[in-house]
Amino acid sequence: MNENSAADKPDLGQIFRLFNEIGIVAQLSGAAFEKVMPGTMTLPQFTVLNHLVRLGDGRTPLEIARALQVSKGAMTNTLGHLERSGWIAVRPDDHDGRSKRVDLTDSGRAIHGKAIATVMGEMAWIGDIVQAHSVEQVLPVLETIRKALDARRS
Amino acid sequence: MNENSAADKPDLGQIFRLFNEIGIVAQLSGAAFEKVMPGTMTLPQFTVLNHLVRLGDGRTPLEIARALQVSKGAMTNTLGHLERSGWIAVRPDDHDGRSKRVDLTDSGRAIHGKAIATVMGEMAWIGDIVQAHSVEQVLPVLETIRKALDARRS
DNA sequence: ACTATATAGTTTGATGTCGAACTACATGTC
DNA sequence: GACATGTAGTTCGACATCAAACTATATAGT
Repeated sequence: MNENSAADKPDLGQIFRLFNEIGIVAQLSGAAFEKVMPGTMTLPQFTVLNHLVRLGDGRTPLEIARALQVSKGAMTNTLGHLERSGWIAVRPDDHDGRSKRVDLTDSGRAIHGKAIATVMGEMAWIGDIVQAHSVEQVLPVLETIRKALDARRS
Repeated sequence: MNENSAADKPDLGQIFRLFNEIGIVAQLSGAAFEKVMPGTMTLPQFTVLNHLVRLGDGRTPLEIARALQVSKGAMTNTLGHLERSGWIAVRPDDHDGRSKRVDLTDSGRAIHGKAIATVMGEMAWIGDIVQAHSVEQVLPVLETIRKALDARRS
């Protein structure tokens, strides 16, 4: 499904450059994010908070880890930091003794609101540099690649 | 220069999704890279070797760090690993007592050749998933963003 | 019910990143 | 030439990532 005609296959150098560019942009934007975030909040921590705010809390660590494409160990680490900061509360799952549930605290919702406002504000200048139709062309390509990489991992 | 007309500015949500997608693809592709690389070689280590092979060795650590957009400390760390693996040799700079020069060893060139062959081979399947004209649309957008992020840092 | 297997989460060790403090050397100013 | 400032590289501490080993619990097969 969705096989490419041979005539329009990108050459390997182009693909290499693509991943190279993606890696550098990810690194630079991550660093820029953390510079404007409130207090000690990091990008992974913000990403977890944002996930819980947008899709609802009460999820298990493993669900969050899978949604954000990180390992279980990485999630244990990030949730520990968030809990120590008082932004989330972790409780045992009533129906499964192995599992846990993650809830946002009021403090967590508040800091998320502050963070998202700051991030959106700092992101606005990108709108002066890339056009909407460029973003709309780029996003589906990246989604395709992400899904393929994700599928390939399994 | 290159200012956008207001009519074609992407909304903040789109920009947010863009960076989100870039971050996830970077993470997944980095993990996939390291899984196929020979021995203990990591992606940052490969990136340094690749830089030296393509643009010539004998460069200073700071030049390499700037070219690859990482901090001096990160470069010290990566060069240390490469040197312990015998893939590079570091010598003092004759004309500047503070500085050093980084050369590839024969072993380093050999492992790079092996690594690039493996990586290219493992990357070929992407060509079945994205079309060349998509890549050619995406690359300039990413380059624009990278340059802007880089400029903004200074 | 017992046993084997699968799943949820934690821990560990190696690697990476950053920024800031620190050392050593270079250069420009007076 | 001495001193102030700048630059190259290292070190440190905090955070992140992964994979693999480990614990505890759940479920499935017999």
